Amino acid sequence: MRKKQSVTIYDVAREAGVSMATVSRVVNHNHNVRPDTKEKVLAVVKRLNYRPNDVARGLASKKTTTVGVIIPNVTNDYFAALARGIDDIAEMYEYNIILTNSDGNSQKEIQALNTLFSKQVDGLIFMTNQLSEMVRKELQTEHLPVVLAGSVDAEQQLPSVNIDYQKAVYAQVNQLIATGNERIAFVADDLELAINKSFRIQGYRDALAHAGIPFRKELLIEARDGNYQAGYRLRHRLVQQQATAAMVSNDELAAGVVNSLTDHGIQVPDQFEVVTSNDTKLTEITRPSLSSITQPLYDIGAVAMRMLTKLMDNEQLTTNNVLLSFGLKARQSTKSREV
Amino acid sequence: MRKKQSVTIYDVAREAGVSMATVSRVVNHNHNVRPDTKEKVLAVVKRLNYRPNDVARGLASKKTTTVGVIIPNVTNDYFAALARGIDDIAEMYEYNIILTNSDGNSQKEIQALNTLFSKQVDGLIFMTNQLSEMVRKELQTEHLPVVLAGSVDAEQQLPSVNIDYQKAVYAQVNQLIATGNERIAFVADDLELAINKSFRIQGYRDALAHAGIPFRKELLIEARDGNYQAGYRLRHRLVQQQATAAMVSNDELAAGVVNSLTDHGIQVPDQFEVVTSNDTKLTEITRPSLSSITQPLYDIGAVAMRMLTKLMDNEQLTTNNVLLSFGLKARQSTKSREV
DNA sequence: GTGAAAGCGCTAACAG
DNA sequence: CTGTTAGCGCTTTCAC
Repeated sequence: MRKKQSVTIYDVAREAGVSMATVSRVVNHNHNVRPDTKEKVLAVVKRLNYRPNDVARGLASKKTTTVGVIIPNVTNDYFAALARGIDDIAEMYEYNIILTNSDGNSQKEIQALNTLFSKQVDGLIFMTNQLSEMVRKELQTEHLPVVLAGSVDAEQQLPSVNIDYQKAVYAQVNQLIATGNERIAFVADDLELAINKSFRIQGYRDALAHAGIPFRKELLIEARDGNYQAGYRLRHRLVQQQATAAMVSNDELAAGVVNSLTDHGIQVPDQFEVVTSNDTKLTEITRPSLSSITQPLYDIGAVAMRMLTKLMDNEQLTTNNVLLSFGLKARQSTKSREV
Repeated sequence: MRKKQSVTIYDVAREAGVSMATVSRVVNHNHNVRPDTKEKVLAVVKRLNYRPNDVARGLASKKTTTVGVIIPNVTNDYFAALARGIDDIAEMYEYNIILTNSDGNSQKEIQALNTLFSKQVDGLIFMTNQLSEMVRKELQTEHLPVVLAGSVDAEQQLPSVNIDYQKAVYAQVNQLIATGNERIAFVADDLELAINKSFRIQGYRDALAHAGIPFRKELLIEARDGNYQAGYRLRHRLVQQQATAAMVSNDELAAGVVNSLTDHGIQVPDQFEVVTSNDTKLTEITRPSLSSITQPLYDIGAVAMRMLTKLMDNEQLTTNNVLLSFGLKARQSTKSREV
């Protein structure tokens, strides 16, 4: 066993001629220490290059100052943007983040939760496409602060930060209707996900209903996967359904749709309009660029983490389910450039 | 202080009628336990829903089974891809990852290192654009296993996983020369970074020299920043230098260059060829898509993590500085579609 | 304002 | 194969 820790609080105490308790106090910025004692200790701390051992601290205090972050995939721009917000705020409050990729697979999520519990994290930020019952149960039995970021909880039980997906899609689809589209496809990787089924599709239907356009099930298109390639493969089905526009639930998918259409001679937006949902950097990069619902990605993560710090301090949350505001940004993939 | 841990190893021992040591043994899969004793303990573990406290374990064993990962920015597709490889292998070896964003800022890197040291991580994966002397010193004084991923150490002292950037650029620039380009710009966010200065630019110069094309300093173009917008702003300088092609050191930058050129009527690749370096998903998404050096991003992270597990187990590394193989992928941003 | 002492929950010799 | 016994390095009452 390699000896990692050379200088301990005990060494500092001895060298400074005080007790461990006193060293602990100055290291923890406790007020009840006489200024000169404090300086004396600090001098020794510096001379010995003492660095407190957080593991021992954690065991004694039952706080690890680390929070678990479960993310479907860091490689996904949407979630990565949230993760950045989370980490920045965590750092601000002196927490560290243990990041775990789950692929949105509830088995892996549960697995991750358990190791995180073992690690005694002080709290949890949970990102997922779908909160499974098993996960919810796991979360409830362990009495640990949790907040969902960019992830809906149909039951609204857990604290969360999102935008109003239903209203956002409603507004966006309205735009599509305004430019004359009647056969508007709704495209998602998985239609059964709560965020789609209970929110986005509702918004989509609301917009159609509002315009008196009949809802057609055939226009709900499922890609099975959320990446660029999956989107690229959707052209046939879109054409087959004679859709003239698509509301896509994720940017990579939308990029695939646009490129596939364009590559095969279908002009976007003239012959086909497409709008997307996540406002990641991809939206600016594609050509035509993607008109999109805009959402404060970084802030969703940041606010979630801020809420978590409050929960960890046993403070009361003013709002349990925060909805940050969204917008609509018209880019080149739609006809109506003005919003 | 909320009491987090209800059932401890002591409770299990008492209930099972054995000693703590025995419980510890079965929980740690130690062989020296009689099968029936083991089952008896396991039954109690299950009944009481006992879960070992990793913090206590860490204090007693001096191993936390967590490694620190320093990343410039999770939001960067290149590093995010490595991070995914790192996390997967870490999970495979039962380690967790503490992820910290540094923005490639050495102040933040040092800050991060210190908190990671305090947390008693068992090892470190370091990703950075430039290994500063301060950081190197910090890394050396703390005698902790470290491996660099997708990050060069000019001194070749620290274990690392990369591709041969110099050869890759050499090969890629050769392609550009083969299609008749003589004024080839080299574009990077920061020309002084070791990876650019000591490797990529060398490869660039090698290729020029090999073809008897004089090197011109004016064709070394610095974007100051590595994002899409920065790339977009480069068009003027490229045109001003009468460049007919550009070897770009990062994909977002390259996407910006291509879009800016295209948006302003300069045809890519007919009037201007561009190649990029990182092989992120962006390369397929832009139109024209980006010809690029290909590199096994996920594997760079995965191999780095695998090396780290060996170091943490005090095993010897067969190679200290691993170079994974690269390739060249011709897409739409270059004339020569075949390689 | 400071010290003494008792753990936090677990691992790791060392016996037996 | 199993139990005993020290700690690991720090925080936290509780006295003084």
